[in-house]
Amino acid sequence: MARILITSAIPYINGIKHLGNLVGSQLPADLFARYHRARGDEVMFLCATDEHGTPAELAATKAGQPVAEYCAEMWEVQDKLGKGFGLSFDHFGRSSSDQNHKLTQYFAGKLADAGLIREVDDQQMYSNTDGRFLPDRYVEGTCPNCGFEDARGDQCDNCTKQLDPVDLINPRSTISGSTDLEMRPTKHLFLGQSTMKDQLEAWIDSKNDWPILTTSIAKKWLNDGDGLQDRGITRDLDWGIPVKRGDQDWPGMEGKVFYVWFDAPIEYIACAGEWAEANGKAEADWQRWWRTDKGADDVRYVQFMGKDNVPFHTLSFPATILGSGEPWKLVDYIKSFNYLNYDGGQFSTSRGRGIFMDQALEILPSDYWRWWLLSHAPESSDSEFTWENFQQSVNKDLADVLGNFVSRVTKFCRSKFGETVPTGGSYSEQEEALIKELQEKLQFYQAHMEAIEIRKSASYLRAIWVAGNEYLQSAAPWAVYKEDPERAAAIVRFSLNLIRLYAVLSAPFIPDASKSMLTAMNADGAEWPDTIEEALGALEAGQEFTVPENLFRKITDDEREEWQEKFAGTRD
RNA sequence: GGCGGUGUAGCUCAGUUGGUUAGAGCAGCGGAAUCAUAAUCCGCGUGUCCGGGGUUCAAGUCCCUGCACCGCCA
Repeated sequence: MARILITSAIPYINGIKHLGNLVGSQLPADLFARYHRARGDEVMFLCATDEHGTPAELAATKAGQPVAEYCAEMWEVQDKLGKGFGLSFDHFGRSSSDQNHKLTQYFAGKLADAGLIREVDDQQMYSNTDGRFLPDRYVEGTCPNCGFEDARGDQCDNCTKQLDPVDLINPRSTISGSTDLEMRPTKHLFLGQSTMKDQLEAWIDSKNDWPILTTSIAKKWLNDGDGLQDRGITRDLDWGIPVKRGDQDWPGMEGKVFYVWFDAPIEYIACAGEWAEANGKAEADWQRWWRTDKGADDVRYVQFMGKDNVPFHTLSFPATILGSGEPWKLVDYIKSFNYLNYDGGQFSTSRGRGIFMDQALEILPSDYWRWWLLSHAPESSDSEFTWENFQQSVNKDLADVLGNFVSRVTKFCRSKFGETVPTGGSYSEQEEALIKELQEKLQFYQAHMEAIEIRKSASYLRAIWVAGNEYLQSAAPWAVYKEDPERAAAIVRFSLNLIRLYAVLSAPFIPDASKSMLTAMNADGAEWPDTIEEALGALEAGQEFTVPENLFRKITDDEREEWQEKFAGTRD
């Protein structure tokens, strides 16, 4: 029995995520977690909300709430939506947790002890009206080069010249519009990633089984331009984890917090601490997942994320771990995803373009989305959501191929033999052939699941469903019944067992439908098969079952058109 | 402007270290069957593998170049 630690990139707190976000990390991570649990492995699956930083503060202000209150509410919303999609986290934590505060400060202390943190003096725009320092992108003004009036502090969108906020003519705060700004001296901590470049590169080089997308992004950051740069890990904000060196104050850093990208990955670890606390576990219970000196040496750690998160997970976070000089668990495999586009363009939060998690669940159950998203996961390149494709895939794969199989078998049985697994008759070479075929397909399905080849896994699962229809069509119990009811009984008994098998094998993709199938077959708790032959003998003659409601309904053309229009968003 | 990605059948996509007549699912066309959510099953694919050069006995697969789309960065 293997031990597998799984983390999904943690979604930012300000608002509801769209389906592109979902398929880029949480959903495939859930698939992997469910699969390994089903295989009997010990799994720890963690995710959390990423709560710090300026966007959270601004969103809270806009909502007219204190930021802590806003985050708490949004956490509830995201937690509920995650459950709605069947995301089976062992714990859904918060980067603002007490555990993360302590652990982030602890890591900073260790990094400082190791000489990897230096203090840098800087000047930054301060808004007297807002009572805060303004990050570059929150200052706007007139471009000194081209006269464009809405140039940002970091760059002029009109002439593309790189700017410094101090260069702007008539600078103003984008938060309040105030022009009462001044440059103030400030001081920040930088993490000495550059001195760890060789160590990080050697580590990346040792990972020759990682997706090309993952390693190529890491290599680019390691070697592009002047190579890996030191990174500021503090900010002049109120909302965040106060800068401390372990549990000691950090002279000169009063009133500052750690940069969100420093504390967010540490939350992966802290989240396990939250899990322990929430479940009445001891410290050792979570440390055996994260400390190689305390039992985590046999853990395989797999991370899931969108490609925009790769640099932080291949370089910054490992720099934190390695730099600490302590035996924390490093990631073993990083599964990264490209982007899912929406109907010829990007999903856009600001323009309301595309489908968001709450809206998706309002119009269809989660299994429909899970199936489409996972079977079209953007693994090798950006992929595309279109309503036509969604409608066709759901109707064909779920309703026609799987759903109708369950329907035709159970209803035929009910009409000829009643709601009991029929007795009598014997199996023939037809059943033997199918067993052999399914055994083969199962091997491929499992191999792809283990390799986290999601689309390929989905296509093998689908092929397993199709094989059932092929069998039924050629065995034709409705025709056989007229001459040889005993033989028809055997075919139906075998087919009912196929339903049970499909439920088990499909559970990682479509857990709710899987549960309905198992309940209908009176087989709750059925386990992953050792062999197909054995699994197809699990339901015995005489056992009762029920004919379930149709597992999946079809999406009509009218609905498709309605939704297409509804989610098109407002273009500018 | 720099860097990276993508460009394969109507659609969504596979194509391992270059090697026989380029594949899958869907859609489409024809047929079988009638248990079932008009569902299922069988059969049918010559598509300048974006264009142009080049390397090679051999390139969708490597190199150069042009074009298009996308993303990141400055």
